Amino acid sequence: MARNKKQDIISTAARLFAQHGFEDTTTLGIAREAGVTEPLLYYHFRGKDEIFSLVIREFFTQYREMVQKLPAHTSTGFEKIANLIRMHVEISATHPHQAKLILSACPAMLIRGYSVCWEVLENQKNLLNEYLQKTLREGIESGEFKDYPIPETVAVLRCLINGIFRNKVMHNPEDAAYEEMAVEFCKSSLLRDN
Amino acid sequence: MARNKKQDIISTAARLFAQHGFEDTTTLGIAREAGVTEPLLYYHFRGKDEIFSLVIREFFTQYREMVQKLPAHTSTGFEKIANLIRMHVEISATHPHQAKLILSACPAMLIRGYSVCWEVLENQKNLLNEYLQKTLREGIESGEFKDYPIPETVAVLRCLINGIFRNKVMHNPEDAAYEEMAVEFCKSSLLRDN
Amino acid sequence: MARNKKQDIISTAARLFAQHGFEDTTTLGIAREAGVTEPLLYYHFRGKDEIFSLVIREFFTQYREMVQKLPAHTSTGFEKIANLIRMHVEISATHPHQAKLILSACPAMLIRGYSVCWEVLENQKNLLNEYLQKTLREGIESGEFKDYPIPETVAVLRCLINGIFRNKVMHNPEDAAYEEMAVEFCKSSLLRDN
Amino acid sequence: MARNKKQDIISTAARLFAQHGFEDTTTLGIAREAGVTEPLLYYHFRGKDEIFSLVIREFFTQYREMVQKLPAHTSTGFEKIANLIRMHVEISATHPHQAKLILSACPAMLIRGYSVCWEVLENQKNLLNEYLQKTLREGIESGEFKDYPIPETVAVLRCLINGIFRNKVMHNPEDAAYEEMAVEFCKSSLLRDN
DNA sequence: TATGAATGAGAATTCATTCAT
DNA sequence: AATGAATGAATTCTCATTCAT
Repeated sequence: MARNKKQDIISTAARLFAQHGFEDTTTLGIAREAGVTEPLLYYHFRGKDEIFSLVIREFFTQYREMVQKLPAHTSTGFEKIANLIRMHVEISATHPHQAKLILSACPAMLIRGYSVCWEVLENQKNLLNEYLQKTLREGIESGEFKDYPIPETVAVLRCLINGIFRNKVMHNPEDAAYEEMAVEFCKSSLLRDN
Repeated sequence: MARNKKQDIISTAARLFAQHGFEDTTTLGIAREAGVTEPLLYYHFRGKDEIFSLVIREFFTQYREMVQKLPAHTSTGFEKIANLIRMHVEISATHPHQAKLILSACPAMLIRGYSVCWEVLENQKNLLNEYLQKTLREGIESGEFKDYPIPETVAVLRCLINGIFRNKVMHNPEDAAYEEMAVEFCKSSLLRDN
Repeated sequence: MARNKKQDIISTAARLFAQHGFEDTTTLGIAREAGVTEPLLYYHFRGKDEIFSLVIREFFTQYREMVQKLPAHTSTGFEKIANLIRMHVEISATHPHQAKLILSACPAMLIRGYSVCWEVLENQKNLLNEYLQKTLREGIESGEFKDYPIPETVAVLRCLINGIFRNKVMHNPEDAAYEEMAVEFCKSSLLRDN
Repeated sequence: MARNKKQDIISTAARLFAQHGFEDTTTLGIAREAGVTEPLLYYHFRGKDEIFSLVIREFFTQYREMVQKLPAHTSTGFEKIANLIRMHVEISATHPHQAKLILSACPAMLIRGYSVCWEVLENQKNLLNEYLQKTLREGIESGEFKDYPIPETVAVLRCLINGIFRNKVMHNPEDAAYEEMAVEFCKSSLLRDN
């Protein structure tokens, strides 16, 4: 635990930012919970902002890896899209803090002109765009998907996925498993024959 | 301009909260921009929190009215859903501040246990749920829509609409009009014959 | 109740000052509880200070009347001193608020150089001095009391009475009726034969 | 002077609280007079309240020590009571500030439900009670004192002592040395043979 | 690498008091 | 006699950040 204090600080900050947001997480709070003193924060990092940036980037890195680890070869092209949807639902359950951080703290910082957040949001957009573009292109070429215009369809799918992600994370997940309905919904639209 | 100072305060606060978020909007800032002195805020309102609540609620009231003013009688049932989608895209263009406020400041406050925000988010959910439920039920009964399970379909549509709304508001609206694609997408899924 | 608003203000202020002290009683609080608006306070009085002065003086007037109404003719001279002691114990029970005001709020204001309080405390001192001086002088002349030096004895008796008064008012009156012991105590000291 | 800033703050606060009371002593005032900046108060203490508590408790500790240092062995039992009376007169001369603080600021805070003050007042009561109880019991057993009921006599003596203490502290000590009269007064009452 | 002490800059809030009517 | 609206002047407290060691 006391091995790497620098990492301790980041982990603690990550948790606190996720639990209380940026403003309500104080440098003193981070220091205390990490078992260090405040000046050490300033020895290791340039300031609160930098810590926040690092935390955000770390989370995004994990997120990107999850997306990139999705199976590249599936029985059908549509399965890839279904996987993407299911993955987001899963993250909302397994990484609620991180998800909340990106979905709540990030937009709040965006409004204040925080470049890291803008950057992360942009990256997430691009990441999904690439994944979806490739999948759609291949599916259309193979005749599996209808011949929808790709950029627009990608945008729609992205909105849907992000919408589901946010809904799962922010709302108490009372409204039961509608994710398979989402999968079905996309299938109806995308597949040529159904 | 100096007619009703109370309203001036609310309007100014609304703008500032939307532009800079809750934390970065100071009571002094609101007062200055509204052309009044700080203590007047405390004469008219209980504090910063109350002002924020009022602003949020006011915006939500406008939003609800817009949804409720959507035409109740349309040529097809699906048209109602298309209208709902288009309405959100429109709001993102005509009321960017308000939209940003609800989409950014609200989630940020949620994380801090702010009941107004929770309340508004819940209300928005219920508002859309009602609208969509009714539309779907009628469409299914009339045979226009496929016989999807209503609660799940409602949830999916809500996520899609919110996703589009957020995407339009938060991202620079570079990626052109994909909203008609979204309409098309829903049509493909929902309509029995297409 | 709404007959004489000016008097309502004083009564309300009296109660609030006694309950919460000078600082924690706000002009708005007085106005609200008296069922009037703040500016009316300033129409009738010069300010919070004046109200406080009036209240204090009113209470002291009542107090003086009580002292002056003590029976002038008693079987023995000592009885007058016993009466004075008992009267203070009685006030502490019948007028706890007023007593608290004079014993708590007044000293607190004294420290801040408040002339009314100084005045009232001085007056109370003189009032008791006169009463005791006269009683002692007569008792000594008649041979009932020992030939103690009057000013010093007066001072001691005054301290004792005020001490009892304060103790009764401020402490929860758990420690039972020691007042008759006080009477006995004085009797032992003062009376020539016992 | 600038050696131990924490102690400087307490000393300064003590003086200011005694001179101007709780409300009229501001944190900024304390800081300025102590030659430090305001936030330092909040680094060392939790807030104004805590500083006040510490000051009050520190004074009471001194007071208790003085009482406890009174000679345990005296030629007569009554001498102990005389010592207690004289000690209070002495304190009023040597520690006017501290005495004023406990006699003025404390009651004022009591009315506002300040537990420290209640605690200190209660402790002072118990301290005197113990001292007086022991002295009286021994004196009665040895036949030096009359066989008065102890609790009541203790209460009376306590009231007298506190009354003298307060009178000495609050009033300009014009009325000369009546303390020996008080001693005499008690002696007359308490001693079996005089 | 680490810290105890310290601070500049502000933030929200309160309150006695006044002005215009 | 009465008030709704308004304010000047404080006041307590917080926080990111730095300095000396």
